[in-house]
Amino acid sequence: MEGQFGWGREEGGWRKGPWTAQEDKLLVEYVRQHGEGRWNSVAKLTGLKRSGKSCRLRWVNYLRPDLKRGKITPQEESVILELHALWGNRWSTIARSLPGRTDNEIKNYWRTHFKKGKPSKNIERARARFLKQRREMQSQLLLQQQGQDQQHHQQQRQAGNDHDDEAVVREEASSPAVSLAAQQHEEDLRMLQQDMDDLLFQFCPMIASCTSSSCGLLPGAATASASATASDEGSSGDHQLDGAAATWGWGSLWNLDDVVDDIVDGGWDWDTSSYPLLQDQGLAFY
DNA sequence: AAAAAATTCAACCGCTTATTT
DNA sequence: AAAATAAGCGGTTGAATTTTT
Repeated sequence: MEGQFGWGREEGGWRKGPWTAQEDKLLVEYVRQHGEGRWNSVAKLTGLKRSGKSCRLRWVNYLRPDLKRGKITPQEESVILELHALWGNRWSTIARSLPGRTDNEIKNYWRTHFKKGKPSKNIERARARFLKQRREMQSQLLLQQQGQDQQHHQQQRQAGNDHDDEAVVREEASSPAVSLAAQQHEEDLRMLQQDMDDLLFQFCPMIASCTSSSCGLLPGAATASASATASDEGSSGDHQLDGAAATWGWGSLWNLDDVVDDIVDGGWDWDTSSYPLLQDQGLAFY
């Protein structure tokens, strides 16, 4: 519970490192009595061995009662992405549009999820997983329909049907009689695939753009999908304050691991009712 | 099963901006 | 008016935790 070893020491009179529950209590009590601010007097009045700076930080980023705990929702994530595209690393500015979230939190979130280097890896993994899932669904459908067909045309051995597209192609080549049914299959598959792509695109444009037939329409998509390896550095520029959106590569967006899993599992639990503020007051452009 | 690698995030630092004296 | 103090910001760090091998 209490990890105050090696790194919970005093230095120059001030305690540093992780806060203990007791310290938190003191600080909370102080704020209750004196309000926010005047952080340097916390130590004087409460005996807490923390610098004003440390106290402020603790309050602002952790103890403030209006903080929203828990994971960043997909909606919040997209706000972060949009605003970051717009404003660059102005975390506190971005945070003003996300009630209950701190600049630190947003900064951490963005860095861990979207900073170059890492995301491409995530995206690759997510995409691989998604494609696999889709392939499974397809071959499942294929099997199912082939089963039906066998009632009509007896002549169809199971040969290579655990592999989707291949099977379709082969069938098509075999005989005119079969070809009609095969075309039907293909059409179904295409529609299924389209449905899934649409679904995916609705929730997460980035991976969709890398996965579906529309691949390549968006700038950076090609980079993301092509080079499984290191940094898609080039396309994403460096996010200065300037023109903002201009140098923002799609290649470094979206944490799709979760997204994909959740979509496949049948919808994530993004409980919109918990975040009613977001739409209305959240996105205030100045 | 255990060791290594990766990820997360609370808290730090130095710098800038705002407020007070 | 200017010096001093406080608040605020963004980048960075590293212990704890989680994931991968």
